[in-house]
Amino acid sequence: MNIRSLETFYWLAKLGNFRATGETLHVSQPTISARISGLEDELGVELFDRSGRSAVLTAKGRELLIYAEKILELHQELLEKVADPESIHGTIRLGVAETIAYTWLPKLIERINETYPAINLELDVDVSPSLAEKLIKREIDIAFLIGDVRHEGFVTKHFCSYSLTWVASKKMPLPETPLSLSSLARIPIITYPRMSEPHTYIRSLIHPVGRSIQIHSSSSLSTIIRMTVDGMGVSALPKEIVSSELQSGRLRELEVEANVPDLVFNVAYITAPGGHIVRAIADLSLALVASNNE
Amino acid sequence: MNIRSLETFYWLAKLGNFRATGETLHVSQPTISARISGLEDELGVELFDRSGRSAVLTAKGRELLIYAEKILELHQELLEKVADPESIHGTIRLGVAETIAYTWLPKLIERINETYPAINLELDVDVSPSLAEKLIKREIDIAFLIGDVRHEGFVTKHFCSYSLTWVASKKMPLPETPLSLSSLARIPIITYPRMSEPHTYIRSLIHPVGRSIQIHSSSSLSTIIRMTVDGMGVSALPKEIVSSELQSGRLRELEVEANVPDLVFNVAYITAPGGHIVRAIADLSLALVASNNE
DNA sequence: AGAGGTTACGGGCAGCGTAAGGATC
DNA sequence: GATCCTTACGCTGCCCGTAACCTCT
Repeated sequence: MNIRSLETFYWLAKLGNFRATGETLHVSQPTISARISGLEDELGVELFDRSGRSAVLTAKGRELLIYAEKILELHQELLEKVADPESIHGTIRLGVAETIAYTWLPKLIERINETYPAINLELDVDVSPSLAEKLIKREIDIAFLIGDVRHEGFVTKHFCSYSLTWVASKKMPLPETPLSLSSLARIPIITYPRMSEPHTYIRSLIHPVGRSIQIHSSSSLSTIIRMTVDGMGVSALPKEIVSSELQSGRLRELEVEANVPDLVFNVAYITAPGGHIVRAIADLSLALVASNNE
Repeated sequence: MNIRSLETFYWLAKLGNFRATGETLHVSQPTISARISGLEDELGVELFDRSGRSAVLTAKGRELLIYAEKILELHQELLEKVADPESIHGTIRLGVAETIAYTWLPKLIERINETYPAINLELDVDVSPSLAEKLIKREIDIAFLIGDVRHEGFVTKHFCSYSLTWVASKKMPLPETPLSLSSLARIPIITYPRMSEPHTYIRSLIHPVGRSIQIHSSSSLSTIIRMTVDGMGVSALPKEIVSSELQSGRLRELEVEANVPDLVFNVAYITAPGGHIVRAIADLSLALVASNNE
């Protein structure tokens, strides 16, 4: 019997689904079948009832789960206590919203590689709602995204916030400064995708003033920047994202009567036995932003 | 990381000797080296200081030992609780004194095979002192022998007792009956080896009476029986051993003025994580004699 | 020289992924 | 038919034992 089998058993017990368990553990679904049936052979006992739609623990399986949880917890604690961080290996899949990819990500990766050189990182840059979905489906291990992941077994912690600044191309003609809300309504606005917080807020902001609002939205931050630089409209973005464009003069800050609320990013991850590396990396990332804010 | 590595680590921590650990776990010594260095590589930490005569735990090693013990205990409990006895497999080495081999052993083996059909039994019939040595050197797992095994980590429990009966060949001429001690002293006595309990007792019994005692000793029970049947002397043996010889008339019981104390057999085994099968088999054997005495 | 551990090497087996084959709704 | 799991199969890599090689007394 090995720890891996017990971990597989644990996840299958939690998820009730061989395929999902395989994805969680980065292995194929038949591998899960093999591991579980291997465990059942070894113990000479049926652990799951596979007759229904999802795999359900048998009585013996429930008994085993108690032990599996204890052993996995001890194993995790053991690794934290006695293992050298440099030798901890494995693959961690990071889900990152584009804004984070533009700002913290390089430093974060550098820091992770310093602390855990044997860890293999897989990146997945996507929009926040997709990241939340993927996290729940266990296709990624940690997500840096906007919004909470309210789901059993997941933890969400505040990561960082960005205040949004209105920016426009230098060549863009503007009626006055500071820009009034009604003037803003007559200019095309480029922003985050529909259903995102900034998009919704901006729409509600302008709605009372003008009827025909022109809002371009893109899920790609670089596209938003490019379109803004090209003078297709104005946009509200974190200053950190467009620092080089502001410095080179390709973009300029606008004063607008109304501010858009901050963009709040959280870090979300699974809490489960075997996930101690995940938690450690989440802690590392939180420590990174904390030290940078000093 | 697997349970096997932790078990290996545990035993090496206890024994401080790679070779002894290998014997305990039925594997070669280089295998122990490989397992331990594998564990050390995995954790990126030195677990043992090999500079001295025996391997000694490092600080990290001592930390690991705490976890290893807990995990192994849980693993053992897990197997007892959820595993089907029929599927428990492994190799158990039984050390058996000849008297037991003649009496309980067939029933015992039958019973073990019924209860744990997947268990592989290795037999070692030897004299009790050798069995005790082998047990301590972990060359066998359970011993059925005369005398205690007083050693840390071992348990000794009473197994069964035999009252010794004086027997002689039918054709053997005897002066009187019941036989007086002084008459007995003039007849050659065949018995257990020097330093064994019966031998010592018989010698002390006869010493005050006659000077030139003739005591033949053999560590082989069948040889003692054979010599007695051939009329080379009388012997004190458990009745159970010579029941067929008594029934066929090749031997007859003697009444002798002095009785020899009972031959007391114990079962001794290791108490350690991973040894739950050993304990279960010891319990099984005790239950067997208990049920037979009802 | 002898006891104790590591390294080297060849062989066997376990474990993996791909792909095909049931079973159940 | 779609979803989900098992079986079949070839492959890789790990783990074991034998044997030779260090190292320290």
